[in-house]
Amino acid sequence: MERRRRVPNPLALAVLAWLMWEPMHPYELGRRLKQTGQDKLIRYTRSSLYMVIEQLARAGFVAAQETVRDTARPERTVYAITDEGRHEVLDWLRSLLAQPRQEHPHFAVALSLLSLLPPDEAVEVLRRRSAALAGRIEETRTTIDEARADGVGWIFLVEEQYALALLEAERRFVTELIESLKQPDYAKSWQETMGGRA
Amino acid sequence: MERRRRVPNPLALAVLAWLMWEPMHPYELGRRLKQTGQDKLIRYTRSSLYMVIEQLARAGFVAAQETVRDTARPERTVYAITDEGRHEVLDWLRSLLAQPRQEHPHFAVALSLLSLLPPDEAVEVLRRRSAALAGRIEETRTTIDEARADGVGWIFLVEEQYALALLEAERRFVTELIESLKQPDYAKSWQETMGGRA
DNA sequence: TCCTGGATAGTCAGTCCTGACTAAGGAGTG
DNA sequence: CACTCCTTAGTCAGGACTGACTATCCAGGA
Repeated sequence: MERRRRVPNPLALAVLAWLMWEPMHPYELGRRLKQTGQDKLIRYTRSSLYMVIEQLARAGFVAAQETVRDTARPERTVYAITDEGRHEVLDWLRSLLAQPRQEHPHFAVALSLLSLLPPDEAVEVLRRRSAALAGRIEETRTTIDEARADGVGWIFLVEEQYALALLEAERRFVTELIESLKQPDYAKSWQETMGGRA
Repeated sequence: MERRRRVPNPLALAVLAWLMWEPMHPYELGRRLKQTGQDKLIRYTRSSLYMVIEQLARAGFVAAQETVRDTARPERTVYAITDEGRHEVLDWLRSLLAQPRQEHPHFAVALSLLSLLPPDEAVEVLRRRSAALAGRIEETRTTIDEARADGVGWIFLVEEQYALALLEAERRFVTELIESLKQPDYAKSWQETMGGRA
């Protein structure tokens, strides 16, 4: 089985990957993450970026290289990846790709509690979701098309392509679900079992 | 926009939902979560269950009802949901269903770094993923069929149905991706750009 | 009878993470 | 020139979360 990573935060993976290219200071890393859209793939704040880099340094995956103060700005510490860090990225990456792990989408939890809502209300909120999903799908398609037009190689767009595939699958699912909820026998059985709640 | 929840942990939602039925002590809640498979939808440990209930109590969504010691076991505190808590579950549930939020699958991050691996290795790890996904799909189908055979209503299986839809979409995506990676021009362009790395 | 392992039930130290803050430079605007 | 807002860059207190631990009961085997 997969042994626990010393710095399990996915942000750490992205940081290590960027440091494979060249040493950088934390803020610069944040900028790269934003420019490449990876900030949308990973949930983090600027402070957690500093925290994670500290953890990586303690784990020996990166090392503080120098503290510079070129402008009158606060001094910046430049970090470089170590050999151990290089090994960690590749090992981690392989394991993430090879083994699907149990993901925990918030929506799944909400679905498991769907029976708490009256059928007509359930239909209504899911219609709103469906519309929002359509918007996201459109956005993602645009992002991909624009990047392709700018000459970005398809390999750097796989994660968008993946997001698109999931969004489309979810939209199909929600559409079917709405149809099921609209069946009159569902409304009836809901009344019978859930009629008496607060 | 969505205001931040006072106890944003998704475990809190499930806890509140169960307490809608009847008052319970934390360990019992854990048992129900496991029995209904919700433990696979939410990442948590037993200690976080106690922590979250404490937070809910501080937020006024639940209230300690009594501390019983029927067996010679450690004493158990029974919690009941409050009116504020009842409101919170429904409000939260509606918002989770209506608004797709940016989910952060680990796999997406890994995909965005796929170019770090040599093409043949990428193909190999993704083949392993594809096989694992096939297994998961099979398992999920079995779970659904068995529950249906036991007379469980479809509404209590929607989350499994959703998981299945996502797994199938992911498998299609991975299959196509493997084909793209096998194209000789990808191997060539990878050599050119990534040939010189550690 | 003793021993082991598993289920029941909960606690806690220490690490992680977030939200809110500090501070300085530059760009635009009247 | 004064004012405001955005970007750059980083810190920090305090709350949240995890892994490891404690302790009891019961069933079954040797």
